Amino acid sequence: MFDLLYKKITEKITLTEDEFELCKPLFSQRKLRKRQFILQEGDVSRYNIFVGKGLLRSYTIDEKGGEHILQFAFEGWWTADLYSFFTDEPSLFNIEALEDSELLMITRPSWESLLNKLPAIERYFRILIQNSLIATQRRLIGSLSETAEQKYLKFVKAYPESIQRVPQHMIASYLGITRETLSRLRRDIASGKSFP
Amino acid sequence: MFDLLYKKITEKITLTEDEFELCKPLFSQRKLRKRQFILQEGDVSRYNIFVGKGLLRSYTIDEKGGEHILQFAFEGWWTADLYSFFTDEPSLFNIEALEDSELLMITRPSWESLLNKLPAIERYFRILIQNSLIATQRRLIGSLSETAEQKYLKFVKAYPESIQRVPQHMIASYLGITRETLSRLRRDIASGKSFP
DNA sequence: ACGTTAAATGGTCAATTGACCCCAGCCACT
DNA sequence: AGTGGCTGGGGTCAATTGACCATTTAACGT
Repeated sequence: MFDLLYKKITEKITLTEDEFELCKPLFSQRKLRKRQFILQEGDVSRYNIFVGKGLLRSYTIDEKGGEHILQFAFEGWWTADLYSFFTDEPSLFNIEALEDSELLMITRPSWESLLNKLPAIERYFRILIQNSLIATQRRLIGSLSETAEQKYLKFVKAYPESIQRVPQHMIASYLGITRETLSRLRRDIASGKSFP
Repeated sequence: MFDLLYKKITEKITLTEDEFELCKPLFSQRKLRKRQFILQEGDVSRYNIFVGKGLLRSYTIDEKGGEHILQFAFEGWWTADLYSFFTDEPSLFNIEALEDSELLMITRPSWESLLNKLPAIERYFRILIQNSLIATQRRLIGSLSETAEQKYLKFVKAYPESIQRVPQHMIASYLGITRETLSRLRRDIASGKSFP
């Protein structure tokens, strides 16, 4: 699992293996069973979480009980309720395993000590967050301007493995449509009646 | 204008006035008339832009000619097409002045040299981008889960001055609804027929 | 002051989508 | 093997909203 983390970090910054060895003791490891929660709404998000194996989703529940998915975190991805992680305010999000998963987790004090020890890591997280901001902005502007079908096709193209690994009704709630609407638009696509 | 920039930076990090003096020569200044563009879709976003005075909007145009606003940048705010700024790829966004505006602008090479000269600035931008990511995530999950009315009331509460400074039809396109729908829901709110 | 443009309001109509519901197949657990 | 839960598909119906349109009001430029 640390191999994947090292690989992901060195895709973006220069970090020696010796420097990386300094990082390792700051992480705890955790295994999650499918459907197990690592964070629940109302609790504080005490960890920044790296997915070594498996798949997590981060979602809110609205006043009518509907679920709205902010993120699927595949292998190599980070996830947390960032606001809660940095402010110790109660989390808005639940984070749940969609598959048996293995995680690396770092608390905020450890994370800050890491940034002090290795300033290059500050740069790594800035790049990470920056890329996440760009992607989130793109998704937001897409949700304002695209048809549900365009959104679905884009999602499937960006994350082809999600078709096998993520239930359709969760894809629907990531896209902001009901599962019935997604079923209908998949039928239209399959029958050639689509106009994307 | 540099006073406002210094104030904004020192809200987040420690920076001496001597250190700030090192920053100033890296910025160019620009005045914009109302309706003037500082970036057009298809061009490269060569500057990261700080709004000293005035108001900008960042928006895309969809295939039917509809406008979708990603951001209003009030005084003290930064704006750019971040993806384009960092990759030199053509911008997806237009950035236009809603009022006569005064801007501080920094190119990417200057910005990188600034980060090398003053590593604390890397931290400032990470915090800035992090807060922007948190806000964008909140807005995205809101656009999936909230009624248009909830979105409008939240917007007005967060940015009360926008009522005087931003046309209603632009607020509509920031919220992802038509100007007709916004007009109707404002009527319902004013007449007490609303159910937020 | 006047003419033009921009902005806001609001009516009508149709289409899309959510909500509700049912069914069939698959999977996990006992 | 049996049962319950999960997942996906799809029908029906009603409501919300977009699109189109017209009118009024406000702002801007000469």
